Amino acid sequence: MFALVDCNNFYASCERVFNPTLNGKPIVVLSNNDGCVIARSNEAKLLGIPMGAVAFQLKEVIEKHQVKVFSSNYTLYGDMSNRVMTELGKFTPEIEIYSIDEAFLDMAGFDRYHNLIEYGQKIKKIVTRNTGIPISIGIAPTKALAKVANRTAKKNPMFQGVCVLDSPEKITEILVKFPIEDVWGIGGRYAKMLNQQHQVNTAQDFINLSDNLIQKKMGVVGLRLKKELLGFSCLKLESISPNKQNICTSRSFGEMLKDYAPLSEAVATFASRCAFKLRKQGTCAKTITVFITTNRFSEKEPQYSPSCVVTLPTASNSSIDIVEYSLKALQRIYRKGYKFKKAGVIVSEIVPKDQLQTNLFENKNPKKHQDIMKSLDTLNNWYGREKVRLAATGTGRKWKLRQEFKTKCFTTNWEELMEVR
DNA sequence: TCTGGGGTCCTAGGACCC
DNA sequence: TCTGGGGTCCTAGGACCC
Repeated sequence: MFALVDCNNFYASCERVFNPTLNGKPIVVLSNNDGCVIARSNEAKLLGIPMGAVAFQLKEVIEKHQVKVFSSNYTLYGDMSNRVMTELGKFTPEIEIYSIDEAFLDMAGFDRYHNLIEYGQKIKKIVTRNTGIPISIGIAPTKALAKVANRTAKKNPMFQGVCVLDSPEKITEILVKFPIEDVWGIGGRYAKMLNQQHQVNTAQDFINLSDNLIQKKMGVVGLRLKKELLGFSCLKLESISPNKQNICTSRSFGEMLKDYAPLSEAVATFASRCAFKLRKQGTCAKTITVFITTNRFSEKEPQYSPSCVVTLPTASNSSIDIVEYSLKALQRIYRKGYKFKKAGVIVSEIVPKDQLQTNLFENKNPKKHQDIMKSLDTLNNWYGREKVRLAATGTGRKWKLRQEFKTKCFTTNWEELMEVR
């Protein structure tokens, strides 16, 4: 058995923990740069504010219904996520942290010693008590069914936040009413194809299709999903998260950038963040892609969205190397006369740092910057993120995000602790 | 004025090898 | 009537997730 635990309206709930007067009120959390709505409280959902709605187009609804608006505060959400995951870890021998607000729990054999509904209720009560974050739980024999159970628990108040699917009868009862587009692994394209070409409207309709047809239209992924929905577990719990194969750091800018200097500072900053992420997972990268793009929404402005791939002589995770090569790439693609809205750096061809292939034609020691990077990370760990950084990343931060409605980092910064008077 | 930022896996087809 | 048969690697594109 697997449990899927999902935090309800996670970012919105995080904001509420530190401001309980928001309970019962509609609130939304915006994406970086305050662009789109990426989280909504139930009250905001009821007002018809869709996921991904563009913030500035919602002005009327927000004013009319006194919707509270927040900028994203990932430092806060990340820390709250850690707290929730730590609590969940106490209820299972193995946990897979699936996303910032979701985790799979290994519940194998639990039904022999526990009533699963009661056990779920217990998890729910204790996590919410200890973190302030409300959660929903779905328990079932496969991951895909646990997802189904979780959604059922969340949508239907009758379940009080915990849904257990532990018999074929219960599973069928739910699947015949479960919309196909809500199934994990069925996105917009597949839902449309299944609806229109095969009259599939529910999860049950889907598992009634032949293996052959599913394999032909959706490959082995689709076939695996069918087995999972039938109760045959194909997806294991993955408690150890593998290293990333690609790492990307990109942002939209608070204001458009025309000149090379601020753009290069942004790219250098993103490059050093990629290098930091590489060091954190103990890997090096051999390839760097730099991209810049104009605002694709402003039709009157000239558009230009180039990218450039560079290969390092030897894979590296040194900020000095990654920044140097990223800036070389930027020089190749930068053109005067455009207003750039966004830039990003992607590092790929990632290898473990102790398995470096050295370069026959380069005399450089690949471990040259190892000590200085270690010192850099130690200092920043102690004094705060990016307190010590490369000069190329600049001091102006002309490109910084728009974050008009950001709350404080209540749980991670001594300077920003909550004041109680 | 204003439109997010990350990731993964699978498949088909082309080029090449012996 | 009757095409050889077995591989690998790489890339682009398409689907999906949160």
